[in-house]
Amino acid sequence: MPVHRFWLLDINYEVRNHQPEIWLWGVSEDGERILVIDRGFPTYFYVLPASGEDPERIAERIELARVNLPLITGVEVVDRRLFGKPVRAVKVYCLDPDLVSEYVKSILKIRGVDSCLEDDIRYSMRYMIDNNIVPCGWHEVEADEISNTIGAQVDRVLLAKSKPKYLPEIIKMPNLRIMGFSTVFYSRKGSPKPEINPVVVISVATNTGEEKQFIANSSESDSDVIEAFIKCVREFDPDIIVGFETNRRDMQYLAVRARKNGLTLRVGRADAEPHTSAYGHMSITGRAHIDLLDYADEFPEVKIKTLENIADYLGVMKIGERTLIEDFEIAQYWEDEGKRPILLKFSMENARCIIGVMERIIDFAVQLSSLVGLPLDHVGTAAVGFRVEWFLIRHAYQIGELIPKRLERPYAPYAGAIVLEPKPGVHENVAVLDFKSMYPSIMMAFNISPDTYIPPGEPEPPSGAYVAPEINHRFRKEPHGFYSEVLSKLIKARDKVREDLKRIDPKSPEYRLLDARQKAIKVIANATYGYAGWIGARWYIKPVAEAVTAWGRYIIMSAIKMARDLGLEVIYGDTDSIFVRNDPEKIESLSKMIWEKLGLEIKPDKIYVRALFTEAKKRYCGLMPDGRLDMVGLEVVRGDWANVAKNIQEKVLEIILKGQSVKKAVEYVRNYITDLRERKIPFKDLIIWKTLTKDLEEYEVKAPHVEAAKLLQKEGWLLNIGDKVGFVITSGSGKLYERAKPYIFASYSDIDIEYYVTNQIIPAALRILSLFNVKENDLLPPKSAKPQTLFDFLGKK
DNA sequence: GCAGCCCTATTACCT
DNA sequence: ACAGGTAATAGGGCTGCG
Repeated sequence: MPVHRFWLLDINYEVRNHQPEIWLWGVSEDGERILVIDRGFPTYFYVLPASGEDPERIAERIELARVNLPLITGVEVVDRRLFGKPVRAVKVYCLDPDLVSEYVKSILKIRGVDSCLEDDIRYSMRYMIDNNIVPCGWHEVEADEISNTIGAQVDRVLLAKSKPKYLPEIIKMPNLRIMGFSTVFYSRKGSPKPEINPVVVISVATNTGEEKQFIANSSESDSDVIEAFIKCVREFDPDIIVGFETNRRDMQYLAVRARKNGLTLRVGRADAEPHTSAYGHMSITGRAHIDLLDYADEFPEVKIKTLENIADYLGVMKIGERTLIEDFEIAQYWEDEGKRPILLKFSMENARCIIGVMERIIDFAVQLSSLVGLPLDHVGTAAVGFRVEWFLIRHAYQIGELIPKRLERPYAPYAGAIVLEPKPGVHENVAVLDFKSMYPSIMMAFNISPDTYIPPGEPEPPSGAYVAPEINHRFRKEPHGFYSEVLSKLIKARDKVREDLKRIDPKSPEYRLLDARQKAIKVIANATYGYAGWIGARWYIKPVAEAVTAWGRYIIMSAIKMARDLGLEVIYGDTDSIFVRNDPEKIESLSKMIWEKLGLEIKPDKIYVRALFTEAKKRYCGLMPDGRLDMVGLEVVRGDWANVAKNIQEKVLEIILKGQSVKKAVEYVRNYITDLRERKIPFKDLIIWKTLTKDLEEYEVKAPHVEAAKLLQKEGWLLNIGDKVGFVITSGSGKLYERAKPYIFASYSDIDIEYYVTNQIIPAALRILSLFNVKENDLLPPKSAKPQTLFDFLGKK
């Protein structure tokens, strides 16, 4: 029997005449694209007997019910665990995975049945979990080639004769063909609507350096563009198809446009259009469709998540070297034959950026996919909680733990971490001591887990219990809990990868992959506490989250006391960090003492040459040895302040912390205000960006960004939850929300400059300078220097 | 009618 | 649609004031 080795790119299943087949889309070692079909996998779910009911009797009743449920193929009683407690369950095998929910409904009516479990696990996920098949991993399968009757776009179709076997030791990636694309939709005014507005440009770039552009002949017909694009995809036959905002926008848009033109957007390897899949992802059978926007959250420094900003941040293409056209300008560039080439250039650059950003993300995406077990095209779209959960589910299967149902629960807040009151002012030589992965360490050290929790009234086991401070939740010391096991597995894996990294050439592809792997592991380990406190978690038990933070508070308070007892001055602290005057010897003793008494690691994370603390918590700035400023929480790092405020604050911090001159800082602010009043500051620096967090009608109060959004909507712009609204404050009378205008509708002469002076620049500067007794009046340039225009005057009245 | 106060809604940050 | 703790602004209601 021939053995085939392949890397798993995508998975789906098909059901014909109630017979399911798993389709595994892969790339073989020698670069062939293959489809492995596996017909031999049963679907199943569990039935839990009501308390006091005999599972054998339940199994018999289900057997009897098979007359009416002909697709049930078998019933067996099995031993499993649920939240660590042994349970005997009835495992019911069923032929057609698409009929499971129907069958569950019938079985729930059988006497003595309490509930069903794992009927909510998709067949393709079930297949991977039970057979330890790993997306983006190499596998070996015994299989025979069969004829490609389904017309799949692959080199070979194989019928599996064995279950594929995962080969964890192979970490290299096959050479994948990646295609990036970027679209231009044309609408004369407002957001383009797929029902009426055509796609006029599609630009394509590939990781092999090919570039293509399809341009509509007229604004009326886009069938040629779409047809050419489909042909292009089929010819290049990408493994990964990637774009920006494609889940929400392009895929559906193109599918609708295709239909309008009597076409089908047949871009998959099987005969189908893109279709909506889990987590709002648009799936393309046989390929991995990746929307780079899904990875934007990995870069919190990028406040406005546009392709150009992300490409700029990652060094793919600097903003300054780019052709940039904003959405509201597209129509005029398309309409004007003279300007159209600029639009085409812009679109092509977008496609290049997409490929460039993809190349910087792919390693992480691949590692995350193989770590948590979600297919490459799904893992980016899945929220953090679901990524953690799929990792847990794989582990649960291995230890015979049943997967609990996702329940609707009311929000139940609990106490979190401690934040110290900072000592305001400038401090020299400050060390920041951090606990190493505090919450995961706590969960492991005190065995905190849903399955080790001892509810009040239950006796303590002979092996003893850990009791959380303040709240007194108890957790049995033995055996190891679910979370504890998962976390130590993760941490051991990460330590091993980091050990391997030391022996590898940092420039090799292998190094990049392993580095991405250790990052993926870190992300999942660090998110586990948050998952445990999430009411949507399958493995949620409130005391678990509550106990973790309680121990966290106890530990940091103990550490602070020890530091003080050692004579270390504690300047500030937040959750798992303490800021002390840098005294390496004492810090060393403290670190030792904490390890001995608390069993946790703490070490200096960074040293500030000088640091400035405001009166407020979570807002400070440190000067690092290399001269850079570490600005935390202040306006300068916030996305919802105008650049004028952020620029000023950064400059003030620099002058204060490096130059140590309050006078120079004050002078700088005054000059800046003068420049602004003379309109020497770019218009763009006056835009304030705020996110819409709900539908416009849902807002209870009038707010500037909401009113600006309504103006945009009135002009035909579609706004979604999560969109950022860029607005400016214009002069006139009334509330701010009456004077906020979308920046695309305003010009410099509309601007209320004094708003920016009083409500942006002055507060941002005073946040720092008030520590040195500087007052608002000190920052305002002398009245004579202010050229009052008639307009300003009228605006004030 | 409005200044001053306080509370709430809203957003974005920190760890 | 991973957690709680926190700062900050703008809006809005209320009080008191010739």
